[in-house]
Amino acid sequence: MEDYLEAIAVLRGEEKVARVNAMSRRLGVTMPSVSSALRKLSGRGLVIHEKYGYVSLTDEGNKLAQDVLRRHRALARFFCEALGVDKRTGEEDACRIEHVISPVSMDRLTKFLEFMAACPFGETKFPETYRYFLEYGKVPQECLRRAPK
Amino acid sequence: MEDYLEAIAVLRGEEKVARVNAMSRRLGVTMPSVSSALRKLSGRGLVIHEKYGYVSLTDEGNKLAQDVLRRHRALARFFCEALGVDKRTGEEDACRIEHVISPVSMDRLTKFLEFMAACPFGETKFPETYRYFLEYGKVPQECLRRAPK
DNA sequence: ATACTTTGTTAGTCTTAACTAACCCCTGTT
DNA sequence: AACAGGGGTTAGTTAAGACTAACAAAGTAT
Repeated sequence: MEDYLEAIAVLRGEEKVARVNAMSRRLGVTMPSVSSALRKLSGRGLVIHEKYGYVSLTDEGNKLAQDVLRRHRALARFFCEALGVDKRTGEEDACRIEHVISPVSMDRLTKFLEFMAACPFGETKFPETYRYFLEYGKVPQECLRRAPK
Repeated sequence: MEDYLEAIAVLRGEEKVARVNAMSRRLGVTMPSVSSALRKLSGRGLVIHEKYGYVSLTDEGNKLAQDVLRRHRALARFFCEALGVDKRTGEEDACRIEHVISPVSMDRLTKFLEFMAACPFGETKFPETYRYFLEYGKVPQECLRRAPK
């Protein structure tokens, strides 16, 4: 269900309005699936959906959607920017993991991204040395020189 | 289903044999759920299970189980050792994520762990400076000194 | 040997979330 | 004004995967 909320939020951002058809294409499910999901979600007071009309979020639904989006973006950034996974795959993994990761781990992952950005070493060297490692299977010389144990 | 394979492999490692009852306790499901899963899995040629007897894995089932275990262990290490998540939560997240993460991202995560272990800087400073960041919300002085931009 | 307890199984139900098929609503065209 | 076609809905099915209740087998103790 989180996927549906997320899709509504994204579509409203991208195209001003969310429609059943657009949602079904974006999520890769059929329109009846969207219809039935929307019925459930509006039953829980998370979306507003008058028949044959546009779909929007209640305040509560929007809060949930933004939360999912926040998780999604952090995960995608982690996979793509930190680990060097291709954008497509990183997005897909974010999509699946955003629903199952615990708040604690999510918090730590977010902090890891902040750390990467905040630590000058991390910022300038972390992804790079890691990329080198990925490419050549060993740590770069400079890394060995820096801390020769 | 992967959870069931994993449980069999672990139980056989820990207690020599896997029984329905032990599996149900370990997985937090009822015995009928285990029974039904085993029927399905032996239908797919992944487990061997004579009625009222022990449960074991075929070669193919074992290969799958080991693969899940490999993912599980890497994820748990990542959360606990790299991100500093508590053991319990890290295990739980590993349990859920192991089923949905892509091979590509899994590979990169594994390589990240190797990188951490291989890079002297990473080994001696990465988790530590990150822990400092977690605790105090800023990077340690030494980190700033090292690369004053 | 018989009765009790633990372990497993079977049968049947529920929930969730997807699907197809078939039928509505709306709008633009002619 | 009729109607074609795309967007939307409803009804009914299916497949997983869990559950409870009730029964069956095995193991243990008297």
